Amino acid sequence: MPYWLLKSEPHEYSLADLQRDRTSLWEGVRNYQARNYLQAMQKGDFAFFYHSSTQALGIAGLARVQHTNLVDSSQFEPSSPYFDPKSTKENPRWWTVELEFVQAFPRVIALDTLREHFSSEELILLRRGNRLSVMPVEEAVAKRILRLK
DNA sequence: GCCAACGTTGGC
DNA sequence: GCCAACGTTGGC
Repeated sequence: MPYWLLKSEPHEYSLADLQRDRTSLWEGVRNYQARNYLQAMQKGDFAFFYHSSTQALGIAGLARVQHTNLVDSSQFEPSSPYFDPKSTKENPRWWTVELEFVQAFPRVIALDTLREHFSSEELILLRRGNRLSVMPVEEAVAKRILRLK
């Protein structure tokens, strides 16, 4: 079962927001590599929910992929910050998945803690200059992350 | 707010 | 298809 890591700025959308909403569409990914990973997601996959651009940097909890390969409708919406004028309904560029809340960890697994336990080879998140908002996590690494919670 | 890293754009 | 300019990301 593949695992993923998703980055979100909690002041935009936090794990607590997902807990409140129960499910959410993961809209607004506008990077082709991240999009390709989104398209590779399968129903039932787990996703670590990482909080970026905040004081408590780290993995806040777990979500699960509930629906896959959905068209990201925000690309067609001129008033949306995610509007893409080059995208058409006949040939959409951007896709999304629906996530389901699974759990909030008792404590956020801090970025520093992740650095202590994993190499940048093991965790794409830790790679220098990494800006991907969607990335795969090897199952063995995922199991070790879960033990840190 | 700084700035390194890196993706995208567009002129040529 | 090259590459300079520019914009964005995200930790610090």
